[in-house]
Amino acid sequence: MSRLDRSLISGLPLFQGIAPADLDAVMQQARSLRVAKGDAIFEQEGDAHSFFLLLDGYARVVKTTPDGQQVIVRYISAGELMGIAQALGRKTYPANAIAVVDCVVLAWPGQLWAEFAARFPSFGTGTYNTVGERLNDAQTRFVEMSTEQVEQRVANTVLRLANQTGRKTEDGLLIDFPISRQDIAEMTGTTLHTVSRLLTAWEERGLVKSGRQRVTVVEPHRLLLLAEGRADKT
Amino acid sequence: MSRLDRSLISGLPLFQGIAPADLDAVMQQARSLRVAKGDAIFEQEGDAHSFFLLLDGYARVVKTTPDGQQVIVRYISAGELMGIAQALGRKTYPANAIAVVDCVVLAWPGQLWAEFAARFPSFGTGTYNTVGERLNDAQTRFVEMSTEQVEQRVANTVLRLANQTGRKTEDGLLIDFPISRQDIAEMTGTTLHTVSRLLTAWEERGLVKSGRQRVTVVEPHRLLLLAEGRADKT
DNA sequence: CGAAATCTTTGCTGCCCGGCAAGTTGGACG
DNA sequence: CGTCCAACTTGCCGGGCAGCAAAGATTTCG
Repeated sequence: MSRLDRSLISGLPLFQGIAPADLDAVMQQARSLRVAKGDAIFEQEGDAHSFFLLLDGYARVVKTTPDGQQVIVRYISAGELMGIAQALGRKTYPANAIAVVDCVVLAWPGQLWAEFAARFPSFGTGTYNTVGERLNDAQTRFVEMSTEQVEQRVANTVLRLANQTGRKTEDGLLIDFPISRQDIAEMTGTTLHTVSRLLTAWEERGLVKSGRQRVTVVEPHRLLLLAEGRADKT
Repeated sequence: MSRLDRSLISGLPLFQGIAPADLDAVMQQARSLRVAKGDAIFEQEGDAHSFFLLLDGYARVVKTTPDGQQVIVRYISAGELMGIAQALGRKTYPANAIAVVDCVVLAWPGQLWAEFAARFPSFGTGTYNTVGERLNDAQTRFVEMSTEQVEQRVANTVLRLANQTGRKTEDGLLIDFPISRQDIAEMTGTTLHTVSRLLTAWEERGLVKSGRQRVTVVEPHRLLLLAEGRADKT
């Protein structure tokens, strides 16, 4: 356990302005977990015993409906908190969290959340800012679902992923983790067939390049025009 | 201003366990507003100078898209906080809030929120529980939009409204404020035409009674079956 | 009390996109 | 290096629901 050094978290905005000694105390109470690609970090309806910080990798937050359909609520990148049910007075996790690649995660017992928030005000406000962004994000996507056609929604989603996690390559912005047509479909409320058709159409027009579990945005600007519904039929 | 008595808020869960003297102090810093039906309480993108408590009436939270389409994010009932941008570190309101009937609202300057939360822990946690519910709600509706057909979504929405604000009448549960077909359409991502067709179909089957800006749920149980997608073609 | 404004109903047309089916490709793994 | 499987592509069909149009019902207001 002594391997958990404060340098793992000292660079994160969430922990800015906290004294090194306090950071050490925080780290001493953390467990570190390796989660293999495809495994769950926490589970929907499960007792919210802990909250988590994703140190490395990417995770996917998924809701499953009673009849077994899956909806991807969001992707989590390294440095973000997840499973913060306690901060919102919840007793259970609202969704599943799945490692998209091999991940490293820190976990703290749930009751520590209130203690951290009280001792380190910036930690509390930082968390709530994150919650605010997620609420905003959820509502934005609800508005999109209500008002936009499938092509615009998929374009918006691909652009968001590329901007959040994109890695510069010679072709353009590559989404940094494996993502299938099915995954994109589950984020946008459509089917993998339709996503596949859209991506090939876009590829023919030079907007993106894509392959097996891989999407690269080549022309963000023109894709954005599409996302905004101003169809240029080039 | 001395008319603002603490009894206006002393019954609310949010203010439980706060000493009467403190409640008086809280009330002294509040402004009370009457808002006429149809008028705005705060506006999307507007500077978030205040946060609000709806004392009486109902309000509708609406997002407007760049091209002018409207989406109803939620309805607020008496006793609920609204416009709590400060609690989430936002500088502007994320949506419009419109009085659905004549309303009475208390307003406090935004910077007081942090002060209240610090002085009255139950106020802080109460707010965040509300935020948690709203986040959960937003995600639930996103999942519904992704996975359900229009009829199920409308059924779910009508049931939610009836359960949250329903008033018992001899016919059944009456939604307590004026709500048009257009409003329901803007909550469910469909058109007023489709909502109208659904309501007439349901009325023929005895599930609801409805009229101009009025909806009564007659048979919640059978409507729930519909909402869950188990079509009984009675 | 009459007329305008708003809300609602209903028919018709058409098309977006989901569902199905079948074939192809690319990686993983022994 | 060959086999297997998951991921992807593509054509076809049809239904759910939006869009348009027009008439009917209810409320409001001069």
